[in-house]
Amino acid sequence: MKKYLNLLSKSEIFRGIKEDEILTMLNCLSGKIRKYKKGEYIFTVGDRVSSVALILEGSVHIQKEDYWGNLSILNKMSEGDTFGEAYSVLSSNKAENNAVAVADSLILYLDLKKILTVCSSLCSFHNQLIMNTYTVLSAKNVSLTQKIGYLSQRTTREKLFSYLSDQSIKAKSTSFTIPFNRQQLADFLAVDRSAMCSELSKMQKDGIISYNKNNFILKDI
Amino acid sequence: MKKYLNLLSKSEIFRGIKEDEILTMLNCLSGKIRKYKKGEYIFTVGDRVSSVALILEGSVHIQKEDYWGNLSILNKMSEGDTFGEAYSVLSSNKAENNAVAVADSLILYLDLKKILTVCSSLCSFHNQLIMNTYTVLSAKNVSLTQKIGYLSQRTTREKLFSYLSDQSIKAKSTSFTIPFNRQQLADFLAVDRSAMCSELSKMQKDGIISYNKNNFILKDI
DNA sequence: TCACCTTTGTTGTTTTTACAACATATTTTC
DNA sequence: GAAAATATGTTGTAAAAACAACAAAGGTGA
Repeated sequence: MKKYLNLLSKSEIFRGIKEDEILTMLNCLSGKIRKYKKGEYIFTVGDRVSSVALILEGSVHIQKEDYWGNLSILNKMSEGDTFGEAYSVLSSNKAENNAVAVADSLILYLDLKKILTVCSSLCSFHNQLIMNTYTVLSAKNVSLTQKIGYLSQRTTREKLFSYLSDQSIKAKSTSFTIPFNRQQLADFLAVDRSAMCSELSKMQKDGIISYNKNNFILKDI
Repeated sequence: MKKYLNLLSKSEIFRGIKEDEILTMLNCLSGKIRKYKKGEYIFTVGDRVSSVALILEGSVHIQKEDYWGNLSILNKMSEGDTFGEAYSVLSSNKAENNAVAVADSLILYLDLKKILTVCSSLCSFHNQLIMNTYTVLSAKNVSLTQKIGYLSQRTTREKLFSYLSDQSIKAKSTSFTIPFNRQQLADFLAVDRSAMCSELSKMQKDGIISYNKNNFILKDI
């Protein structure tokens, strides 16, 4: 476990808490670890989820597969990120989508109710932990809302442009790298990959953007 | 304030907390009240938001207006609901969308940091309040994710069908009432109103659904 | 390096949507 | 209860997307 203390101390959920404090807390929060192979499902729709999952190694996609097999990636998580926090406090704590390991992964499970309930021993950093946990969920909320912003655009070009604009703002530069390949980006924006590719070409021809692999540059208009 | 105690005790955020306890807490949480006229903006993009807003009277839409004037309704809130919780703990606590009163409204503001930080006097119900606040945000998270599910559908028919299916499941009946008029539903699903109307007609002709005003019935297929 | 596999890009066809313009209801207000 | 305002439904047309099928580029491993 000590191997991951550095990672944990850099994670959002343990931000501002010292490594030795984290170690104490882990017992208190009944932390358990499990391994997953690449491609393995961590939970699927309908599973009961009662803890927060924190990624120690690997990476995970939260995704939904519909009736007709269309896949949409709802979120892409990597080391230090948490997922599943939303379900564990709701009365019906059933997962509404799938979490799948996209690389061999190691997951730390923490009991969310214990996080949110101040313990009798009142660890000095418990307030910080509560605040952090809430902040993580808030940030997720904001990013879901952002995604809704992209999906609410009517045309593929508008979807692409609103997404790329945001990435550019995030990177504080007109030049930036996106964390998706073409198929993943198409799934994220809920459009057809080939149509998206050809739209990207057109946007480049029109001088709005230029790109090479996952590197994009927004042009002045 | 006492006038609203009944409403507050029924709200998600004060669930399980007795009316006299709530009254004590309100002082502790520095609750402030403000009135808004129908159509008035409660906050707009970029505004600094540092408290949770709870609707005592009226109703509020969280919405985004894009560059070209397209409106998308992100959420529709009514009495007892809260909004703005996500921004207030984030380091850049700037609103990323607009909150507008769609009826004359009365809003109670609560200091979120005070909610999440256990006070020195340690009110007995503070743990419950923390849990509730987290639950509210979680529920919002789940519903944003659901909306992403609808928006990720490719055709208007699929969007409508996935939304109506969920409403039906929620109502535990094939017959149910939706909380949107046509324009609002179109904005919510990010499609053109008239195109949506005609798609609804087609779906009715095809015997998939039937409807009258905001009442819908899903047909067996 | 060569065969194989994965990713990305291109093109044409069919389906669906946005948009506009208008008709018909329904609700509100005076 | 009539007029005005708002909401809903309909239709045709132009634009855009999905889909399919394939070409080209890039990576990977034997």
